[in-house]
Amino acid sequence: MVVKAQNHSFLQRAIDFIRNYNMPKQNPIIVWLRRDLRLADNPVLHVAVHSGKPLIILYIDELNKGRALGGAAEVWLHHSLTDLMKSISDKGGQLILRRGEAAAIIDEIIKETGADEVHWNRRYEGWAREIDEAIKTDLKSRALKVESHKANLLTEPWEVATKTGGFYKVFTPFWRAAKANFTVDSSLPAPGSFDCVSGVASDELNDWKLLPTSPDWGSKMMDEHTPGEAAAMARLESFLAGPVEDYAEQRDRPDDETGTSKLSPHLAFGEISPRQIWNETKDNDYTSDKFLTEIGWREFSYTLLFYNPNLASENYKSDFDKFPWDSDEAKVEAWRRGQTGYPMVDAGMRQLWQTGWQHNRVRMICASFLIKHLLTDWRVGEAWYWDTLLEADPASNAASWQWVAGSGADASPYFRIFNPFSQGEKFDPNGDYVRKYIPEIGRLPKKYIHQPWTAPKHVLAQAGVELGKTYPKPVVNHKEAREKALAGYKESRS
DNA sequence: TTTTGAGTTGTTCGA
DNA sequence: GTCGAACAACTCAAA
Repeated sequence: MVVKAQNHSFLQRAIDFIRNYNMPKQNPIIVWLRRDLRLADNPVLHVAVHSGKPLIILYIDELNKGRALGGAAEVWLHHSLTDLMKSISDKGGQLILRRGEAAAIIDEIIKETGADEVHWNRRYEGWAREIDEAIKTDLKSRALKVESHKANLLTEPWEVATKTGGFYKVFTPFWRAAKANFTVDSSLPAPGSFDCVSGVASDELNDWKLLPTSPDWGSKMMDEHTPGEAAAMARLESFLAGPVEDYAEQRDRPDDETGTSKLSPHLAFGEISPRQIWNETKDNDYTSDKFLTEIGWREFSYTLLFYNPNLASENYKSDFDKFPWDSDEAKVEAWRRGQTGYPMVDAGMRQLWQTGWQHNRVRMICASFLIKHLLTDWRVGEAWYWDTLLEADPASNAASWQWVAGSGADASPYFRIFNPFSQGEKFDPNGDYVRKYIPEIGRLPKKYIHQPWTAPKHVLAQAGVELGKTYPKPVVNHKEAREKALAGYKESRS
């Protein structure tokens, strides 16, 4: 048994030891938290606290199991865990941090403490389900109690099925059936206090080194985001206090970020549950179907991931396996860094790189550009977003990239190729969004801000812009790229 | 089994 | 400047 060095007298330590281990009121219960870093509306915590047993609240960094978190997501995780540790200790408990293989760690803690129950909230990635299933089988074979709980989706993937028993492959009937099917229960309150087993060894979060040091790009990201449960709820409430009413139109305006909820990283780390979002939105008597439909898309993406564990690595539609990708690494790198010469794309990619978040409308423009203008395999883009987005959601990221590529379920038709400058003119009409992230062309009049290459020489000179020097010329010609993409899609279908 | 209607987010062309 | 059609068939879901 590992006991942390503390300033307790020998007697006190002996009393603690006896109280905790020799004559326990009951055997402890292990609560394994994963991407459900919240106290409120958390079924696994609720069940465990109400069992009356002493708790061991555990978070495991599973290291190289599954897909390693991207850099931005690690920053978020650090702050989210910090916040959660504080709120648990404020209520008299402790969050135990461990690093390594989950099965071994859980086993070790069971041996040390005599815990006879393990609970967790379900997760849906293939690799994670395999781990969870193996642990469940093993513990059950040893007559220990194991329970998984529904917490992070409104509908489990197996709860919504077509008449023939399969999963839905088209969003609209999926969401219609899901809504007809489910009753959303009230959100659970946060536990009032925690009675945790003391003396269980825990890592120090700082030793996990989730934060970047030189350069410290992470703290700049945190200027625009506040991880944690309280901040998540505050963001939802401020969104519901106004912006939700104009969501259907305003969500398309990257020049006004208040138009979207920006809940994605909070949701991805489980700082807020879809049920809380659903209930709060309904409670406030808002009828924003459009906003709740986005929760529906998240549900749909998780269903796709559940039934297609390789959603992030394989074309959902296999006829895309023969698509003639023809990308140029230098141009892909220009895309990553926001140097394509198309202001709307560049502003978006710089926003992503600098802030760890990107506006939804811009995600489509940037993804379409990489795939259809640069003829790059969508997996290249998926990997970049996985690394740079704070949220790095395994389902939404993969499903959405496939959607844009046309290889996914219910996907965008292949001939839908976003025009990067007309999208800019439509959704950033004054160029404010572009100017925010591309100051070097900020003095261009709005007439040319989305197409600097069409500006007369004297206009460019007056704005201090020298194309090819202070800001790139377009890396590809829009019309030619579009025709090439259409030809490529045609070819892959023949 | 066959049929029928529907399907997140767009662009371009020509009247 | 505005508007409808074409893009090109295909898959899905339900009757």
